Amino acid sequence: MSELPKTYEPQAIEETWYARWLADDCFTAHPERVSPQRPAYSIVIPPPNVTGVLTLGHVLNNTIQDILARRARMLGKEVLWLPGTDHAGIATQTVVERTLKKQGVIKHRDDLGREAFLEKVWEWKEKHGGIIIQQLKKLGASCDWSRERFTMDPEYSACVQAVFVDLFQKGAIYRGKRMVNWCPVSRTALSDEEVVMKSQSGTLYHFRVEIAERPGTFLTIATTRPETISGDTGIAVNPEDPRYKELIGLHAVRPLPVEMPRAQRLIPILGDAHVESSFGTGVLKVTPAHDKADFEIGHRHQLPVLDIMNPDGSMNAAAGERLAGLDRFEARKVAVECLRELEALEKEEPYQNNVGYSERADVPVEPRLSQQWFLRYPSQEASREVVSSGKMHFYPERWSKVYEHWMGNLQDWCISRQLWWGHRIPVWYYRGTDAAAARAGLGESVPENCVRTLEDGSLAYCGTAAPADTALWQQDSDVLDTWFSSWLWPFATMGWPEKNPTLQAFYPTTDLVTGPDIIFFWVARMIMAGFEYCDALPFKNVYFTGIIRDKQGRKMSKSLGNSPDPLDLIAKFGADALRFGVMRSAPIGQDVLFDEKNVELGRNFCTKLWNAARFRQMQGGATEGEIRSEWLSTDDKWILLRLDAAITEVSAALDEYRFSDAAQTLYRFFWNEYCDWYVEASKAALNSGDLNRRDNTLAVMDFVLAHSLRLFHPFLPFITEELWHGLGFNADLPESLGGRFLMQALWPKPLGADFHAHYGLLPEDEAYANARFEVVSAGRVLRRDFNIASNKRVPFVFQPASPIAPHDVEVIRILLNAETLENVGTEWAPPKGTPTALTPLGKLFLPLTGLVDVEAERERLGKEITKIEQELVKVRAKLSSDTFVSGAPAAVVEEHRKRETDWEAKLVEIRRVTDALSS
RNA sequence: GCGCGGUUAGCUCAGCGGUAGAGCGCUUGCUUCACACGCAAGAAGUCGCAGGUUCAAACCCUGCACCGCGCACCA
Repeated sequence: MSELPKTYEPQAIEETWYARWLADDCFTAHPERVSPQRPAYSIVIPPPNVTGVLTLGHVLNNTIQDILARRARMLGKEVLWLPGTDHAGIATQTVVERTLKKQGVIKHRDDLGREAFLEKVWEWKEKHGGIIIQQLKKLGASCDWSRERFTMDPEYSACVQAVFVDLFQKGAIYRGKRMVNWCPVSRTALSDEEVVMKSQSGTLYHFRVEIAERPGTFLTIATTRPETISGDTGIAVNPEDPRYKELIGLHAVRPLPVEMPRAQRLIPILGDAHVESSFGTGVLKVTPAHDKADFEIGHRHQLPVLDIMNPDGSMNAAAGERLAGLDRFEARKVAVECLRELEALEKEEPYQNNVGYSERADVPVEPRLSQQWFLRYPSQEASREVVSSGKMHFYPERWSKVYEHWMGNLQDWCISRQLWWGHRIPVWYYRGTDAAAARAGLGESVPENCVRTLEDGSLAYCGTAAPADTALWQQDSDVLDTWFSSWLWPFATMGWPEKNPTLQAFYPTTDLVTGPDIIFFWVARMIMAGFEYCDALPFKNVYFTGIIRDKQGRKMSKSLGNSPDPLDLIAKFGADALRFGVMRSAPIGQDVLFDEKNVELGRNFCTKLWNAARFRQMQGGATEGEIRSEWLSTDDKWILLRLDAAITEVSAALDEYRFSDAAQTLYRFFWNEYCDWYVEASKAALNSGDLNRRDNTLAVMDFVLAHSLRLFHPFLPFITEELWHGLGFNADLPESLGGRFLMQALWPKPLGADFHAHYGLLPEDEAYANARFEVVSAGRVLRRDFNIASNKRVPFVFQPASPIAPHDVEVIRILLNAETLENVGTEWAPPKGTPTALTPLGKLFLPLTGLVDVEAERERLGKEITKIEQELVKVRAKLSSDTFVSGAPAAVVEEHRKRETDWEAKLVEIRRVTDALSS
């Protein structure tokens, strides 16, 4: 056992242990070891963006997973924590494209072309892709790195393709021209989930249109988007609206584009129940190409669809010469200008409305009609049932409601993206004209349902490989939504569809840890994929973390610059400190307001742990000697009972995913109970010169420390491993059960009835120890009240109500830092004015020779009397109520009676002391 | 509009039917032979508001207010 250094230096220690764990393959899962005695435990990591960097959100999320994984190992389970990264289509493509533009390599990705651009993305991925994985290692994540996966790995891509083909064959995937959410910046369709509604302060423009059949008569329309007027192909009113219903069937003159002949600008006035008479003017302009609701109205009335925008959100020629080429927001101003010139603009009023934004690019999405691929979600019923029946459990429970609501309102999923980076859609379109020949050319072996005539009449082939005659078939240029690959993550990472040992041993996984913000994007979809392809739920429990916010409660974001770099925090405080600080302040189901002070607390705690171990080491003696029950002091028994309680509480908290409760309990136990009271009290035994007592105390300390290190290990893997070895606790353990690494040691079990019986641990030991600590506290208050500096040794006198063991008196003396603690009989009377404290075990005196201030003491006692009297008033008020005495349970009434007599006795005593002052 | 959280000490949060708790911050004393990233003592709260249930409410119920989030939306 080499001596521990004086200060804890996390950096070197963290690096060393992580390397040793890796060198010994401590994190590798072995499916062949799984058995009824050694059950499997598995988690798949929520794959971070391959080009991302570690955020505090990742720290929270992955620390929780690491705690679960490490504890599961200590519980004797075969653990697989499967790591990996996500290709994150739009995000990654955007980053690479932006960088290439910045470097002046390209102006647009078209300059490179698809193949060359993708090469650049792969280059980028090779260069930056490993960063976040390395950062997770710094955090101490015990992932099985031998099984690390990437969603664009060849095997993974094969899974994605196989699933697409299967769903195509089942008819769950279809292509159609639909209104989708279009991001003009990324120039791709988005799913509904990728659109966030934002409140906007805009303007409601009122403009008038003339009724063609009744010159000089006008209708007033309210709109927020005057730039789309050129795309209007109808005017709708509510068919019940008395103001307008007689106009139905007539025509209005659309004001824009101005240069267009009037005859071409006539659009029909129609009745549609969708129009609310009470809103605006009750007249709605219908723009089928640029509004989802309008598209439906247009569809009902066979209105033409007139697209007036380009994919990048600028106006096209159909918008008219004044608007063509302008960005949509610029065009809005010009359109208003045009209306004003035409004297058609009646008024502009400020207006609050909600606009859908592209979550990624943070610009308003444009509803746009385009050809896209859609998926009707599979296995919906099983997926809903598994959560509502409780077979799969959400923590906190309330998220299951959110899940249920979404599952009950499923809309088909737009899965195609107009990007290059991602899994290319495995569909080929026939270029020729002879459909029969095309079918024949595919060969006999191709299943009938792989070939389909689409809505637009084109012939499509769907398969995991291109048709042989590549000249006649052209692959769809789009890729799949990133989530269409990540929804397969729990099994595609384990080698599915092959039924290999890993998949068999570890699927379904045990726990999933993720943020509630991706409950629809990811969690729900994984559940459906799990049932569809593995016939089983993908995970049994889902733990939803809170969201990390800054001190002001704002979400962490790059643009606000309010997100500290976790690596800086690790460098400054250590990984254990970061883990502990974050865990202690992350209660279940609540968002976390991050404050560096929390990490500081973690660091301080590590230092405390370190020094407690140092203190033990400085005492020398045998490591983990035998505890002999006959030499146990009440303090020893007390700390063993507290340890037992801590084991039980921490285990229960972790079983229920109450991580911050577990951290709190550990903190309280180790700092307040072990260090503040036990270690201090044990100094009496260690310095007593009684070797039996001394050895026994050291044995108890080792017992408590060894158990504590195990309890702390999932939270603080590095420092505990270091101390485990530093204190030599590994020495007499089998190699695989803690002899080599603490991380392989067994999780502590509650001490149990036999242990209690053998060492004579009784509840009254705890009560007695607490009473002695009260004596000490009372003495310290006396010191304080009479301005005795805490380092100044003064004599105290103790007058116990009943005999007390000399050793226990010595403990009190040490804890009081008293010069002497004279133990006197009940006949002893203190000099007049001696400060006195009443304690559960007797009276404690602080004789202040020559310094007695009778008035000061009288005043001090007076305050105490007031306090006791207040308590008595409260308790007597209750007891004097008949309804209380007859209505409350007997035990409660009894407890109140005891409270009353206790206070009364104390009052009598303290009055006697007060009287003695002046006698 | 519907739903879900939250409102407890200056700050961040536990507690969720029977004597209001922690950490930080603050005040005071202490370089006491593990630790000043420490030790000791302390100040500090009509538990958002109003009703109700109960012998008893911070805790259960009902309304309201404010903060946050989600879903759905009327141009």
